[in-house]
Amino acid sequence: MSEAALVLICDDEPQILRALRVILRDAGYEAVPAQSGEEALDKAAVRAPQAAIIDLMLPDIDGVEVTRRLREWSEMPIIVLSAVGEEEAKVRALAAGADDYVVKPFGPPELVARLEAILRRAPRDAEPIVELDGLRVDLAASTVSRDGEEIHLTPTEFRLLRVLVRNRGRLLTHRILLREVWGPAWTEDTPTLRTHIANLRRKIEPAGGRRLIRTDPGVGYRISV
Amino acid sequence: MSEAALVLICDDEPQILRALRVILRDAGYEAVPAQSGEEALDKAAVRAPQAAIIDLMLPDIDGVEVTRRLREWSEMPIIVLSAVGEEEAKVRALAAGADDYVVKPFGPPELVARLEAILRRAPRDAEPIVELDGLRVDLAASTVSRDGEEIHLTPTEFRLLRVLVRNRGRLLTHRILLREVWGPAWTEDTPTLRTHIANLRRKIEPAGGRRLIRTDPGVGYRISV
DNA sequence: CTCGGCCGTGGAGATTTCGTAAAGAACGGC
DNA sequence: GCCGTTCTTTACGAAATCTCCACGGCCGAG
Repeated sequence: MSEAALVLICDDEPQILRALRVILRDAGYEAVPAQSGEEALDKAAVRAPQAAIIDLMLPDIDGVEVTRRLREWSEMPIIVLSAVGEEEAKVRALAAGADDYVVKPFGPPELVARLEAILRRAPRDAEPIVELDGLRVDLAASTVSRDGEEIHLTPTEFRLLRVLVRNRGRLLTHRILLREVWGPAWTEDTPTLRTHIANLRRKIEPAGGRRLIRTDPGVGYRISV
Repeated sequence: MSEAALVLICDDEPQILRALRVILRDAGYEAVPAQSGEEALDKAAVRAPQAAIIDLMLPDIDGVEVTRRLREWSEMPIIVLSAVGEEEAKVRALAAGADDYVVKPFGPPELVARLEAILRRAPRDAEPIVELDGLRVDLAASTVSRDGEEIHLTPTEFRLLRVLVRNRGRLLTHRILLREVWGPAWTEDTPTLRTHIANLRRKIEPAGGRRLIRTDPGVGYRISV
């Protein structure tokens, strides 16, 4: 699962979106495009990109607001795009939690350089490789294996496992898991959570019927230490 | 990973209490209301809020005294509310251990800003692991164990144990236990409380017939220190 | 001594919640 | 435009949990 890093891009002009996509692909990243603020927030929650590039001028909710709402639950690096003359909005975006800004028009090298700068700066705290009952989880590399055999997880399954492993031993409520994996707007949908837990178990639990992920009925789940 | 932080609010005017509640809810906090100093001290003990907002002018014991009594056992951040002209009381409250004060009338943003400032300053008191007569209770992880053996509790049993442990040594009435575990609408059903206390005892008390949870007949229960 | 109140205990029934499978929908790749 | 992967939704049997009830013991009042 060591794929290209995902970068959310958000602009209402399809032309710019396409340009950004090409720039990023050439630099080795995969773009997640969004044409509106709402769409950007949705995709940020669902795809969990490693960074976001957001235009300040958007049709529905502006870039400052998108930044603010992202910061409510995510630490991901954010670059805002501003046109000349949007000085004030730029300042507000930085205050709302943006990490950097780029003034349009910009050259591809400049954008890529700034993106890589903030990705480097992002703590990316050295996350250790965790071993739980024969299961190896490498949070930095996003890989999971048992007995040397790599196990393929879908993006959602991996995000779920990551939250559980980072808090191993601790009981996590349905609400917390839903918020951490699907984003803050999604804290009710327990059936979906149940399904993904079931799929995850089928893939990662040892053969002997032992449970690695334990259920606390009516409350949530936890992973054994 | 953070559920809504609890904030104790204490004022004798229901109107202000309601206003505070709305302000806090909009800012993402859950309010624990109290209309008197005594009630504030009770609820602070039982609910373990992360911060407190206390009016200086109260019907029974004044805000300064409430601050002092809270500080006897808790480090929680405290903001006092003072009317203009209560300069002297304000100073005494700060001396008694309050962290900040806000003069009425105040704007919601100001209050929220000060609250978040002191919450940042006092980063989340990690709830300690409590050990009682060989029983380990980890309130943060929601786990209970004895002799290294993990003990499985149902959600209700754990909520009950949590209230007892947070108030260890203190007598808790049936009414208080029912309110804290089952909610404010459920303060009559002592038979159910008895059943759950019995189930809890069976699971957590040591083998030698020693009682960890003590009964005060006609009044309530307490857990031994 | 008897009675009434309160408590501890065990168990039965009902309700809620869970696990799993399978079908339908969204998305991207080719 | 078709296909494979992934995610969501739905349905149903199984399991866990909660509530309620009945019985017996203890203790103090009368």
